[in-house]
Amino acid sequence: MANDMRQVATLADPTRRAVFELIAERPRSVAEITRALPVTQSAVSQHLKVLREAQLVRAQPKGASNIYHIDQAGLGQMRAWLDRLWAAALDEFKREIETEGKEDNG
Amino acid sequence: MANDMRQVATLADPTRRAVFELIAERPRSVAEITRALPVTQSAVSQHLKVLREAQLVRAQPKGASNIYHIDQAGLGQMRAWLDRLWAAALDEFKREIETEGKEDNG
DNA sequence: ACTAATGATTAGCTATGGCTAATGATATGA
DNA sequence: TCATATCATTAGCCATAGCTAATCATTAGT
Repeated sequence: MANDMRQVATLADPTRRAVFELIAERPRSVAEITRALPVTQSAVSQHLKVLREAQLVRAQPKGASNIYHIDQAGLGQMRAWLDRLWAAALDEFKREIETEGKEDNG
Repeated sequence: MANDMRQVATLADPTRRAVFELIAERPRSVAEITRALPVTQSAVSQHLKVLREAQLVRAQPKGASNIYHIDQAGLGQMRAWLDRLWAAALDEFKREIETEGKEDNG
């Protein structure tokens, strides 16, 4: 599993994460996103391309604008991956609690 | 929210993600992790340092070894962050479905 | 047709980050 | 104490990635 998980890598950059979170709040145009961030429109477009390739966002043309939406595909994959790790962590935690009294270290 | 979220950035690198996933499977020593990966022990230790700083793993000394465990703190933070995005995505999806018939585009 | 606005793409710069090799520090065993 | 094993840290190298500036393409409005 998780051979790829490029979604996680994609959301590593703070600016790109900010772009994604803005879109998550509500669908937005490129111009709108650019106005909200301290980088150029070029940078935003480049981030959007990466987010698109990771299936984290989708573009929906609207006149001269491009409205970006969250894409559930990539977000769902990422969530599934994280859930597996989370479950494993819980298991491990349980196991530790259970064997807490039986230790013979020290 | 999500001012920081360095967990996500931390798990961006494939090797580091592999290290983390090995530990998630079960607690392991540095040597064990190194044997499982095509990088040097030095690289592994460096990755572990970053994972520690992001509160994604904890070290538990055991003789000359260091056994690494998952740390729920960072993983939990990351999960909470992702859950918020997920919820937002679901909302958006619902809204799109609801307005599907009422479109006047075209 | 002209102008303005949106957004994608490219070239080029720079900083960052992951890697190896080398070394240091600590614990174990004979 | 000497040799061995585990792990951390540092220096230095190199590839990658994000950024700006510049340009191109498309749409809207007049």
